Amino acid sequence: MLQKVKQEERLRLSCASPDRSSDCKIMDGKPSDQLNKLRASNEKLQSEVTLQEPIPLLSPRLNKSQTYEKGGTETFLRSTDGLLNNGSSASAHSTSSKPDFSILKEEICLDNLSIKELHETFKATFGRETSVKDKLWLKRRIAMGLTNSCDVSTTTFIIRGKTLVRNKVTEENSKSVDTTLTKDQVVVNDNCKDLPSNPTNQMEDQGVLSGKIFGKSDVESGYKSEDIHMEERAAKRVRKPTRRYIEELSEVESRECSGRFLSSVKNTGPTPSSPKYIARPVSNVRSDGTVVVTRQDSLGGSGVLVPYVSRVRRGRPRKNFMALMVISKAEKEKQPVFTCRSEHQQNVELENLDSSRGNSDDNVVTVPTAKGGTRRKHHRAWTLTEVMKLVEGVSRYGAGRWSEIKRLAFASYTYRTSVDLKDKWRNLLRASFAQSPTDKGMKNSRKHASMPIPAPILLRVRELAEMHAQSAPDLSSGKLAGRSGRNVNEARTGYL
DNA sequence: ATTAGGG
DNA sequence: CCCTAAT
Repeated sequence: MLQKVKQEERLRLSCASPDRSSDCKIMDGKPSDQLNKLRASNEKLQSEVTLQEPIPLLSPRLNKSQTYEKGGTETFLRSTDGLLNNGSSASAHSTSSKPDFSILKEEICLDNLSIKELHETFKATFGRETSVKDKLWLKRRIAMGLTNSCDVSTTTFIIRGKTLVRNKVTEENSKSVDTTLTKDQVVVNDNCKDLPSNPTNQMEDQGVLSGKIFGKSDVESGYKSEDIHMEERAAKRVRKPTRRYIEELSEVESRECSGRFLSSVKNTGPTPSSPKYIARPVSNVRSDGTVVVTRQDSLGGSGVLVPYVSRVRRGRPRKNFMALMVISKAEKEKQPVFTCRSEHQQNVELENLDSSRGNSDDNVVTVPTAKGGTRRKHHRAWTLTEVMKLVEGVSRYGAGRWSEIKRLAFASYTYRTSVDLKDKWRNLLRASFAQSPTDKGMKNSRKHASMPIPAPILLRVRELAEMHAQSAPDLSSGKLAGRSGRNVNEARTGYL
């Protein structure tokens, strides 16, 4: 009962959530021919995309939500009218609509960055280094990367001249945009040649064309409203003190001392020189991806040598990995015999592409589990594009719908489980809130620690976080909650 | 099977 | 990341 209500609420929220982005109405004033063309193509693309990626646009869900709470969602709907209107709901406001929207353009000047900084940004964007010294090139690339990855939904960036422009919709100040925008605007088409990212999701990217708007409709900041980060969310899910994990660990420890038969399986052999040590290689084989068996593969007739990294251990070892170890050993020996290509090939392909863009190494570090055995901690650095996809996904489906996001936005990334997404999001939140108040926190100590996430993204994260913080707990509090304004336009001291 | 949280 | 508890 209650759950149902909850679900409906979520549904509503997700539908209402911003950015059904009607593309080109950016240029309120005078739509040029160019613009129209653009719009046309864009629409076409969108409809195509819709086929494979259900967008609530016309779905009953939207209607439902509309009737669900009439007055309540008004603000939301208003923010999404535009082109949307012709599709679904009433054309209440005729299409001649006055410039309801305007652009609050914020320029992210890549120009101001030094080459070194550009390099860092580049690395974060594409996950790989570059040796190019050409500033212009770098800027272009980065801009492209950013735009590209945002694409599908609600991109917030467009390229204009040489700078990256971030468009933002605001309802309050409807100042017109300079029409020159149309002229200089370079619409970035997704299929950016050799963009290393997005290995397989061309379909997804097809729907690109920037121009879209992420309409976070800030409403009139009527209420000052308190800050969200105050209360750490009233009711967290209560947890009974975990036990199994602890038990397991302690068990391991004790086992280590006694050095029983199990230890051999677990390859934690207390004495590396002991005969039991043979168990060791089993785990190692997989760990150092370089030693892996390779086989000839007539892939595309090129006869490439593909690492025979069976997909077997792609996923982390679940529960009893001791058992799995044995199994995987068996599988390794067995695999080369029968080669089921099709699927396997795909995976390989994927992995190749994947690794080619930066983390060439299968960052599967074996972490000596303190006392226990060795556990693989495969660490895949999150690339900027991934982060952006994540942010994107959250903005569309809402935080918490990790499986959804996983399925739709991360379809092509075989790793990155929904849990990973969740974790990353948590980190992003932390970062977005912690870093902005005062950046003096971490000095220059860690230069290459990890590429700082570009400010705009953190900003978005914060926005989304706030949205959720204020809309989730509400439910019983009634609808009056005039979405506390709080213009999130704080000057960004960011990097970009 | 998915999600939230702790470590 | 990994792991568990809760749903």
